[in-house]
Amino acid sequence: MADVKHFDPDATLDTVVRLFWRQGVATTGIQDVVDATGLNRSSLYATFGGKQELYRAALERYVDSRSRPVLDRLEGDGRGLPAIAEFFAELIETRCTGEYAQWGCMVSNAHAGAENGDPRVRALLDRQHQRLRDALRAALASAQRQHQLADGTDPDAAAEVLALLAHGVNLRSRAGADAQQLRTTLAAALAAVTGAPRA
Amino acid sequence: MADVKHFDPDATLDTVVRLFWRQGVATTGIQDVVDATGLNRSSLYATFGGKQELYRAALERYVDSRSRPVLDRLEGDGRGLPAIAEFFAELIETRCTGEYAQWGCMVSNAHAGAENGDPRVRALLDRQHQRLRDALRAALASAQRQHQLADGTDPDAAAEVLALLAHGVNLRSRAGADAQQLRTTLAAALAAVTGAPRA
DNA sequence: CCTATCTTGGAATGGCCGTTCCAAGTTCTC
DNA sequence: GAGAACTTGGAACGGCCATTCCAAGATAGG
Repeated sequence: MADVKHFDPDATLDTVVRLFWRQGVATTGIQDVVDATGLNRSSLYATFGGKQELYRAALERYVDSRSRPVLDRLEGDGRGLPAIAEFFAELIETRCTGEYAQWGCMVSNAHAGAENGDPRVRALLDRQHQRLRDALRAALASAQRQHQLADGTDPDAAAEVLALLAHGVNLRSRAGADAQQLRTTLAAALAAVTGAPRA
Repeated sequence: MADVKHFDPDATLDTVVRLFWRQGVATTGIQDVVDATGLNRSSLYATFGGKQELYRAALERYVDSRSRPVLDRLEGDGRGLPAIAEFFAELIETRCTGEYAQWGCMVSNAHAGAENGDPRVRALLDRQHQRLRDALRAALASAQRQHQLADGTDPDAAAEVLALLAHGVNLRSRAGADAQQLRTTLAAALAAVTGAPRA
């Protein structure tokens, strides 16, 4: 019939992502969403449901468009250490520029905040958490198969360490190291846990 | 005169700490504080000021009573690696039990959340962030002075890696590793970055 | 063109927010 | 024990919260 919206839901969701990303769910009002998107309350509720559902949709979109692709690429890359190095390089690059530098990672923020209360949100966060570990495990298994790890290095243990480090990079902290220091720091860490030859 | 309160402000603040710790500042109402402490609004406002000041006082108390002592001990411990190992052991022990296991670290939560908006809160967080790095740097410098580091290991770089790892441990994440796995993970990481002999 | 169906604008809803105010109660000084 | 200084209880405040409702507008089928 006449189910033609006067706006693009996808573009709107992108705007909403940025809003929740920056401010979290608790400190963002529907009025903020209305102002940012230029939409009417009715259209918002008719299209997305309530505030919590809107947040969930935004978080899902963030993950699908920004977090998961990087992990999928890591997991599918069979080169071993070069893949891991590239992953961390890209991680640092993105995390130190643009919105990430100011707002941190939306997933990490959500994990630390109250958005956590919603079980469906928590499930989404846990899933993403697990994806990171799986991708690193797979990459380190590849590395071992290609004899890139020092003898006696446990790839799974190394993956856990790297997962912890990746989470550290995701943290929003103004006093944090700049990109260059982060690069050398992580390069050192990567070399250490994989058993690269020492100077 | 007659400035005798009918309650213990310190005990009250402890209750408030737990409240803000668990829920963050945005999702905690003054009514929640009233209910949890049993106090009246008037007494709260007369004693602590508004909500934001109450949160700041609670965060400060959390840092002073829970975070800083551990770091001070690390910084003052001249033993080098044993001090660092003990620090991480204690970190894991506390982070995997009690309120920490469910609520994460209040400082990390604050860093990720909107409490961040208040410049005075952010200053407090940054100070604590810096304390961790300083303490680790001092401990690793001690380690190097006592020739506990492998040749070619840069103590400052190692400190940065360990700081990143410590932050990772602080994260609140249900899907995270259990205490035992965290212990072996961090033991491996510590050995790797300090250059312990390999298996 | 008429009508059924959906979207849109914008006001209205009840409830909770942080904060304030004031009368009543309590404690100390003189 | 009179009175000043302060705390306490509890109601009251305006404002913003998420959500709902309904009339007006737009779009399609027949």
